[in-house]
Amino acid sequence: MSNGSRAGGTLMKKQERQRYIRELLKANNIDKQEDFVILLKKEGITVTQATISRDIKEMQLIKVPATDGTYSYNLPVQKQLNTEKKLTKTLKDAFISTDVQNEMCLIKVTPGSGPAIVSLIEQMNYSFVFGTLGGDGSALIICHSNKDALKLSRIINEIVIE
Amino acid sequence: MSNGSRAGGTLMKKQERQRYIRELLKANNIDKQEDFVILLKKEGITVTQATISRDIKEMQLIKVPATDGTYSYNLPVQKQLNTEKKLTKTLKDAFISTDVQNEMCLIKVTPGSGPAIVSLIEQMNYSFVFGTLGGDGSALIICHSNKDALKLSRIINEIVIE
DNA sequence: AGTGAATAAAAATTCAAG
DNA sequence: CTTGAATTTTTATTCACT
Repeated sequence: MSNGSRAGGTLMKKQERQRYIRELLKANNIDKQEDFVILLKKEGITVTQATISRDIKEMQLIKVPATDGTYSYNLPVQKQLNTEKKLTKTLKDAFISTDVQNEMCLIKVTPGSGPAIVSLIEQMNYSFVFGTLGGDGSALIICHSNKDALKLSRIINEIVIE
Repeated sequence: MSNGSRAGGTLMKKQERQRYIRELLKANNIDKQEDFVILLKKEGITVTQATISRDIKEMQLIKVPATDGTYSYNLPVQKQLNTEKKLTKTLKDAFISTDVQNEMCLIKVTPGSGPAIVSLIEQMNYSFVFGTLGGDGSALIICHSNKDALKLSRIINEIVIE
């Protein structure tokens, strides 16, 4: 708990902000980074455009020219395809089991694979995922609801058997 | 032949440039619009960044943040998905037959549907398509080679029966 | 580590003009 | 309608700080 790289430190703020960004993307038509700054302020999160630029880079969001002549930031379908492949491969390799309790889905994997799984699931930008926690031999995925957690569990199991 | 909106006028230049842009995308890792300006100059096409910006908007290219921390312009997979759906629908509705001669593929369709088909095929950004010509009841697709034309013909027919 | 303020760099648009 | 030059706007990065 003494340095910044641990969960629960200032790090959490970024993760939470990026979660909001993901939500905002779906609801609004955002055509510039300042819009994120403004919308986040309404949620009580104060950041500058510089931070948003970094978030966008990290989340690999893309600015898409729409048919109607406007621009809008979007989730990266492109990237998604690659990520899904990696997730599939990693899961097939390391998967042991899933467990669901309330809104949480615990994915048990072979030792050492937890962080990789968590990272990939983060990258998938599943709308129903609220947060993640990576252990050594497990990945705890916190969803919005029990229904969502079951959904994720189903998805994971389908990936493994596919 | 008196105004700028007709094929064969100055319009052709834009179309050709955008064709080059599509090619450049695949070959190079382009992270800024100036790169297009420079690469196009090597092809003998002189334009400014302003024009590239407009092309990018029109072609709906996206700037993708890569995993390695760089950016690169890409073809829009996202858009592609929608376009493919429209193409499928339109073809199923209007398709009559395909004919291949040399590097050309002639798609015969019901009267009035030619331009729509051409527009959709343009939007598909098929790498093997060199140019298009839309008639009333037909779409002439010029590919790079006879093999490519046959490939397109196969694709079109597969779409129709799918 | 993550961030903001300032700045540099890149991209979009405006304003002629062909 | 298409473009370039100039400009504005937006976005990325640098630098300092924590």
